[in-house]
Amino acid sequence: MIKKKGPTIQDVADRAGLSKAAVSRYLNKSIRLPQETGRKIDEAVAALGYRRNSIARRLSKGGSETIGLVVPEISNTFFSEMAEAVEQTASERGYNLILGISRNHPDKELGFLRWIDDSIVDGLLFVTNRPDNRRLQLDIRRYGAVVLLDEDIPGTAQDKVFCHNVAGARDATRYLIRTGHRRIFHVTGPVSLMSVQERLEGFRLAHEEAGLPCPDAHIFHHDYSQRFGREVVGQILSHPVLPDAVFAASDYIAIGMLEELKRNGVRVPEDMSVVGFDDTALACLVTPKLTTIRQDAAELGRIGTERLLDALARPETPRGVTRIAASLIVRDSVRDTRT
Amino acid sequence: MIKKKGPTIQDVADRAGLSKAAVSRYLNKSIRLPQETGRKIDEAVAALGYRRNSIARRLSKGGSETIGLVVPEISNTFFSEMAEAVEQTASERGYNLILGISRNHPDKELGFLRWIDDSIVDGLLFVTNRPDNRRLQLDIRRYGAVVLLDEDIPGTAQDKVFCHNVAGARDATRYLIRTGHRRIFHVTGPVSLMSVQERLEGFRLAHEEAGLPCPDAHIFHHDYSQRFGREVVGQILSHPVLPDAVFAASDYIAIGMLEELKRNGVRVPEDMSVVGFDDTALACLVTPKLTTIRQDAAELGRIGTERLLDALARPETPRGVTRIAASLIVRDSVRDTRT
DNA sequence: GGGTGTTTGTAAACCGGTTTATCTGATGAA
DNA sequence: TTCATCAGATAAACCGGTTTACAAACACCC
Repeated sequence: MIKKKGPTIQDVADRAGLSKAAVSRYLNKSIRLPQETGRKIDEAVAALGYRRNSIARRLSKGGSETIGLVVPEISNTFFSEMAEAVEQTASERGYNLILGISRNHPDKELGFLRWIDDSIVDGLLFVTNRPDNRRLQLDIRRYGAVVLLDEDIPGTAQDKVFCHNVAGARDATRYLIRTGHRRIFHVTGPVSLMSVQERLEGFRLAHEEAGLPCPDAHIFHHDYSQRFGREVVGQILSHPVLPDAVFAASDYIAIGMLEELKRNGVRVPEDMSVVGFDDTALACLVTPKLTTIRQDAAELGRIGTERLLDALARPETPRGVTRIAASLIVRDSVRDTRT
Repeated sequence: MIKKKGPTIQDVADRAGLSKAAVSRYLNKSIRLPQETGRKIDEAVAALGYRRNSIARRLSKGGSETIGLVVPEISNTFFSEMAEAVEQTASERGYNLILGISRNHPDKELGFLRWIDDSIVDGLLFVTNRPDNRRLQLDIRRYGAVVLLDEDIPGTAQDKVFCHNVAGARDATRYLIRTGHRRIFHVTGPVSLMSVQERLEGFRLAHEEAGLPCPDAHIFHHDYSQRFGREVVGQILSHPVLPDAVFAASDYIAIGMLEELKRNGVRVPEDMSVVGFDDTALACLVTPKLTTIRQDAAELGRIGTERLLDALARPETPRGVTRIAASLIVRDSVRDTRT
């Protein structure tokens, strides 16, 4: 509990009989000193237990060797898997990770952006799944060191990493069609999100290919939540004709639906097939195990971190969009009606 | 992408026709200035868009207004629920949260502890579920501002927040006995962990009360993982006499067991009852829904954060252990054999 | 011996705030 | 008038590093 006042670089310099500058430059390897001198410094550092003060270092160097990850929530396994990968990648490259949880509050999001001005972080990995009212868009454009993950903010020119939403959704829908389903509903998030639009596009594409109709009445928009999954079941069950399959645009929606369908005596997949999206750890925990589109949150995090770190190292290089795979994982929630 | 060089306090002072000192003290409310002077400063701040540099501030004040949370992993929902609560509580009290993921590596843990020396954080919330080889113990004692959550590090005198492990485990076991089970196995983590010992104690206590034997052969130690839950099923099924119930010391273990039991054609709860511990969000996702002991990760995080912030504000006050409730949540994984 | 590098090392400025000790001028009391 | 007091404001030290510009010492070559 004693107020610690660690030794400063001056103490090391004194003990080694050198100047601050020599010690600093030696420690940062920005100078090559003769063996003997280096040894004296090493000895002094060890004897005093010197560790440089990173705040002072940041102040004079202007960097923090820290990046931030901003997510709407962390208890969502999709985001926590992403966070784990980001931490791993960042720490391998000598960076710390600071975590920001925005709860989708615009003010919090803006506050996190300020971390960059504050030298709290050098750059930010940013995930938002809230429709933007342009405030975020205007603000975020000022920052070079922001990488957008998973969801776009229209009108920005940052580095971005998304998955192949269209292809993933198309494959999911094709698979349902191929296994004999003809009346497929789509349950998804708010229209304004890029991922929602793209998955919907994939869903439509697969229908067109197969020459199947795809009426708007079969599409349910709200948000990517378990709760919505539960609520939508009531709406679906009150339809005059029941679907034989549902493509949910997120595992959380799918899981909520699974729960509620079970409560209503609708068997999955016997009475209704369900496909999710994301393949979080939850997907194979539920019964039946969820057939879903795998979007590797860890890879999203890993690639995003690399992009960000590269952008920090070479701010000149142009920004771009990277897409990662979205591939079908077949489990037990779809019935093959051909057999 | 332009190198930002925000206005400094000197710029504000110049514009307001005052000195740095006046501006700094006014902005920190450590002085009361006449209306007119204050207005001039406010005006200058607004006109220049001045925002103070938090790094410079940390260097001279010695504090960071940031706390850290160190967890073994974040994709474990127990820890992510905790993190969410910590972030919430900290941000309500004006603190930032930095997240450290230790992967149970001693070196990483030690590194995070150093964040305190580095002024990266003012204090740390620390969770480790790795048996300590005394290195951590020796190191952690030097820090006043470290609060231990969920799991103890023996030999330390920090503030600590745990749940009532003994009572929780005792209640779980009592419940199994009350519902007619007589041959109960206990699957748990490494013996060296406090939570393991305490839960085991509760397990034994309930047996003694009921006059039931509790042989060591019924207790399986390894770690708190889903994988171990899967693996232990093989060992259990090869026992000459099968248990009628298993008390798993973590939901992850229980969930792993549920999976593997199902694969082996053992029905839960008809053939075997299972009780978990923690009540993470996963518990009601699996089938059957898991009967478990609720240990509120969010409350753990909340209380821990408050303790830490209090300790930072008043380092003099004595440290202590706080216990939170551990209460039985009845769901579907236990069969009432009396009915 | 003198010119030219090359090592080896240093003094001092700087990063952008906070804080302490001090100064100035006005007001009031004696 | 003179001294004490006090509000209002400031200069300068400080936090602990990094970096620039330069000096001293030594080596090498002709």
